[in-house]
Amino acid sequence: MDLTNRDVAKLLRNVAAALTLKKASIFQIRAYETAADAIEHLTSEVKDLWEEGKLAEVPGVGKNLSEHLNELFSTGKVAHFESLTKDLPPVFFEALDIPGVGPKTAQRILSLKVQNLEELKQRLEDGSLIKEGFSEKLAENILLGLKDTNSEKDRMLLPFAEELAAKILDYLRKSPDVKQADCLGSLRRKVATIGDLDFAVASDNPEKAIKYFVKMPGISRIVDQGENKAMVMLTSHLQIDLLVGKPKNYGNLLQHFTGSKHHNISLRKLAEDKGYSISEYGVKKLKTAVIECKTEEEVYSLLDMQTPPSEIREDAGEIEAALKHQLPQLIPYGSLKGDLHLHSSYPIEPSHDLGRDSMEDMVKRALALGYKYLGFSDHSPATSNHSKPKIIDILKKRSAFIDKLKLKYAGKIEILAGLEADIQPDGSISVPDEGLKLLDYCIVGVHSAHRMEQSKMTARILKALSNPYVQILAHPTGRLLNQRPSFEADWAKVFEFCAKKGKILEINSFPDRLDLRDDLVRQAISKGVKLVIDSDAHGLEQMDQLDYGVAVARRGWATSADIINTYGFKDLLDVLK
DNA sequence: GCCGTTTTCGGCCCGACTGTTTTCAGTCG
Repeated sequence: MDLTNRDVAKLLRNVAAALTLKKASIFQIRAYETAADAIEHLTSEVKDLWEEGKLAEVPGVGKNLSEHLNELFSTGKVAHFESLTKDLPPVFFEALDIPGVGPKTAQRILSLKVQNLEELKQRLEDGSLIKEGFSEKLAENILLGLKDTNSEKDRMLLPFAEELAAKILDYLRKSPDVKQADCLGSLRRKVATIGDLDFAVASDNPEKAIKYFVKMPGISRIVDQGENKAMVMLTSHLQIDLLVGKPKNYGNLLQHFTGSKHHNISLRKLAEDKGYSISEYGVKKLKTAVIECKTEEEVYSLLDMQTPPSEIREDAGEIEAALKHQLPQLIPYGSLKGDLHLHSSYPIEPSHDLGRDSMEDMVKRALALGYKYLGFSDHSPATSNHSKPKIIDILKKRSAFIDKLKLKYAGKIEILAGLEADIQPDGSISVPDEGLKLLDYCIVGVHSAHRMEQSKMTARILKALSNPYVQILAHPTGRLLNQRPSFEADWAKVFEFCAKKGKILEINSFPDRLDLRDDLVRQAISKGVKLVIDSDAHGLEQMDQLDYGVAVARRGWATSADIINTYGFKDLLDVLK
């Protein structure tokens, strides 16, 4: 069984709830809750981090929780957690999933001898619980919350969330009472998956702005509505939060709701040391007036630090670096000069994973996107379908075809003939060297036998990368968001090898992949590994998704120098040589 | 339970909104 971040977070929240009933220290309870929060919002799977020995890098996970999680991943359970929760029936923990129900309310539900959520619903509807002391308002809220409860619901992929967010921002900006509107939270940090959508609005009339917001089409109910904020549920059971501030302190609002929980906690501790107190309304010099900030930059400069880009506000060293004025110059969006991982409709058997569009149409799209170069990396012909000479023949014909395109577009855009070959279970490449010789470059990737012992997978990848005709490792960890975890490999060893031999790792911008993961990007570039950001497009419209890969690179602290497709064509060829 | 340019002990971010307990607890972000 693979334990997801959601599973682990839920387990830790259950323990926190059990500790609440046992009247444990509020700080111990909070420690479990903040660790759960950090884990739920990780871009990588916590189980992957455990396998890679990197649990301690998760903010809020210390010695004890590391040991508990080690036991969890090794044996499937934690004796200490079970002893804490063994007296509590399942309905207690199920009730905690209802929005608005915390440990105390769940305990009340328990005390009324409710066996399960279905019974809870029935007894709230027929009024029998109201007779036993539930207020009507509470009953109504729990019933509404039950409708929104779906603990199995996956977090949204980033592009889906951004598309929805763009529509909501569009709606908000149409109001005369909205001076400015922005995304907040994980959406603004460009985390690979998103839970709720949060928005900020600057307005001179917050009340009117909120009234306008809660009238947005698609809202099924208003959960909260106050003077400065509102929380609504969409008919799709998605939660949207709106925070409204005045233009004069909009920077405080943006700053407050963008960083991860741990970024904010660390920043406020730092502020306290400097005699300041930070909130969404302003920065207060102790016992004096509040300093309101129009921009976030003013907030951070009050603390004598640089403003960390939103993508790295995770309390992973950015505060320290900003204090020393040593933040890296992150690779800008829109700065890529080409795409090297493109699948065209050029017919290669087997045809199950061909692209939908012709090479020439993709060249035209690349020109429209302003690229200086592009490379085709169709899947290699399968050895099971073709003899070796036949494969060579197919690749020769394809190269000749691409050569004609190169001629036709000479002076306008550079075109490269690449290939995406398979790394077979024994580490050999699906195309013989005589075939690879015909190419301008070769991308390799693991497309089968994903479950393999760590040492074997590491050896498999290193063997493939040892081939002198191979330059790039595609989607290195093989993860599929919400579907499949990263496979096990000794990444430190892979990075060391790549740095030494000049092999390139890909950041695959495909929304389901976003692989190499941001935490591994950071580790790789610290070792001197160069990366390439590719779209892996199988159709024209997917060619536009490269900025999701740029977001991953930024979250991994990458600069333009780390990413080879920010280079001009000649420098790119030097790296690929 | 976490965490550390004065600390391995002794602190621990800041605030909104709801309901109803007229001064606060519970929940949430």
